[in-house]
Amino acid sequence: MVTDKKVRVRFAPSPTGGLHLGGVRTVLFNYLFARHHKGDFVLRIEDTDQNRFVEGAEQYILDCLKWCGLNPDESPEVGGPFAPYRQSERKASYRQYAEQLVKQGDAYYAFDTPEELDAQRQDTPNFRYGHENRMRLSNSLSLTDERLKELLDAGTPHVIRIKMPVEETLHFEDMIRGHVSFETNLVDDKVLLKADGMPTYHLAVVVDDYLMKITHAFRGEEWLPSAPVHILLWDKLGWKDDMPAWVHLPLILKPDGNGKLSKRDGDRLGFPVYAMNWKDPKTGDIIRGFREMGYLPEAFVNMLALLGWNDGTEQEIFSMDELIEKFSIDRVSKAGAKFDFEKAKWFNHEYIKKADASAVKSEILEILKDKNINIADDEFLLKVIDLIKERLTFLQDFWDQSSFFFEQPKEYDLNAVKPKWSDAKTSFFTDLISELNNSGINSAAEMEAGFKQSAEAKGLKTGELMLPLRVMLVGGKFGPGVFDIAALLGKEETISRIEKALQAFTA
RNA sequence: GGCCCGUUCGUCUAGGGGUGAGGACGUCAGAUUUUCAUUCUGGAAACAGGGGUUCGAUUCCCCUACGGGCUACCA
Repeated sequence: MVTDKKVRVRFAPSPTGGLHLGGVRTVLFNYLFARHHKGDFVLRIEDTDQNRFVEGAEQYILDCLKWCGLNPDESPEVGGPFAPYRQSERKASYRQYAEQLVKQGDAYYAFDTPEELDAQRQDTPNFRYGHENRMRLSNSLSLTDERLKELLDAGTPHVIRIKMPVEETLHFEDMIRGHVSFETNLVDDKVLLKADGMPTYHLAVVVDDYLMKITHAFRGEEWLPSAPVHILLWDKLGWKDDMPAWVHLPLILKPDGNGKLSKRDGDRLGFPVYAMNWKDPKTGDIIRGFREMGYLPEAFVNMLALLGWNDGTEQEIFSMDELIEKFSIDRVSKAGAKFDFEKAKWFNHEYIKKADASAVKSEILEILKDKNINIADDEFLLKVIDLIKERLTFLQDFWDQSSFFFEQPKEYDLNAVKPKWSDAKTSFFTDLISELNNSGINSAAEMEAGFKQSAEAKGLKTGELMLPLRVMLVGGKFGPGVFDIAALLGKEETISRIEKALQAFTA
């Protein structure tokens, strides 16, 4: 299905809020397909719905794509040969195509107000603005020529609707679903041009895809029912030969219960559904994003790519380059996928584990800054990161796992120590202080050897001393190897902590 | 209601006319870690149901059930 034409795909978000998982995955598949075929990836903005347009949302979407590493070749930001890329700035071009269709008899003017139509829907069960009703409604098909001219001359607000044929079957091929067909009788006469002169999605997507020479149209499965409208438009506008291949992606579903994943589910179930934090300018509410939760973009992208696609092998960890190399529409599944936060966490864990300490340093620095910790010693920080990273699911876990490297424990888990405390232990640690004072700490291994030696000399079990040492250094029963911690903390700090804790233990 | 799409372990999925139906997440049990996490080993766990076609169907076809989507001057 990939022809000799150069592949060109587009992602067309509407700036109405945050960018959710389904949206990012649609961009991702667009992007992977384009890159795989060395084609173009263009970003077109559908911003013609003034009622839902949200200030700042366009920039937010651009930022999300940047974070994910899915930068478009053409967009409102970077420009391109088919500029402008905002639907609102292309307004003038849509009307002529709608008028052309009216002239051809494939569309018509309709004067019914939204209120009148609401009333119709109330009164008539299964009301449809289609062949069975259009002649008794107010439009250029049903009105007399005089009346029509009168209304038009008076500047009466009106829309342009497509005229669906009667008794025809529309067929098309979807690259994921195969053959799909619809009865035209059962499809509405959709509005193409609104009363305010703006196009609806139906008109805009067809006109822009044609003008921008799009070869493959990726979108969510929720668009499948309106595909017949678009197919008919491509046909009636005389562009059938240039119609893109259709790719309707399976939906991302709620983890529990049923239905499409929505932003509400994130709050309810405690995980993000947006790529990055989205602050609603109207309400001021902030909806958490994967980035702020401590996701690595590579992990986020990898996780999303595997939601509905796989390469047929048992590999699950893919870099962006591997995804580009291996992506193929044939291997996209048909059924919707429930989002599984546990698995999403696993991906992030895997990526943090193998991340270079220096690669996540700046994020970690941010986290520390929030805790009023400023790190002068880069090398120290990198060592801490290397020691801690395999214990992290999110970057944000870093503080919980490592705070004791940056400040002394505020409290001790005395229950773990006190019941078994003895004078012998007091003297052991008192001696340890002077030993450390003399020899310093050259390495974790060396300190461990010395520690064990003196324990043995005093007839004490190493095991009974390591836990107290741990509590002295970190405050509780957790963290990496004690001697690793001590070695990183250094002689002065280790001694100071032992001294301080000893007082608490013997009090 | 109407139309469209879908259905393999709890979840994401591989597979495909004859398989011990494979992997991953999660879960359970053991081992390692004299802490906790990691890691390792092992276990439990699935072809929605009914009809065909066939020597044989989880795989192909039909029906049913279930799930989802759409049904706006929103995308």
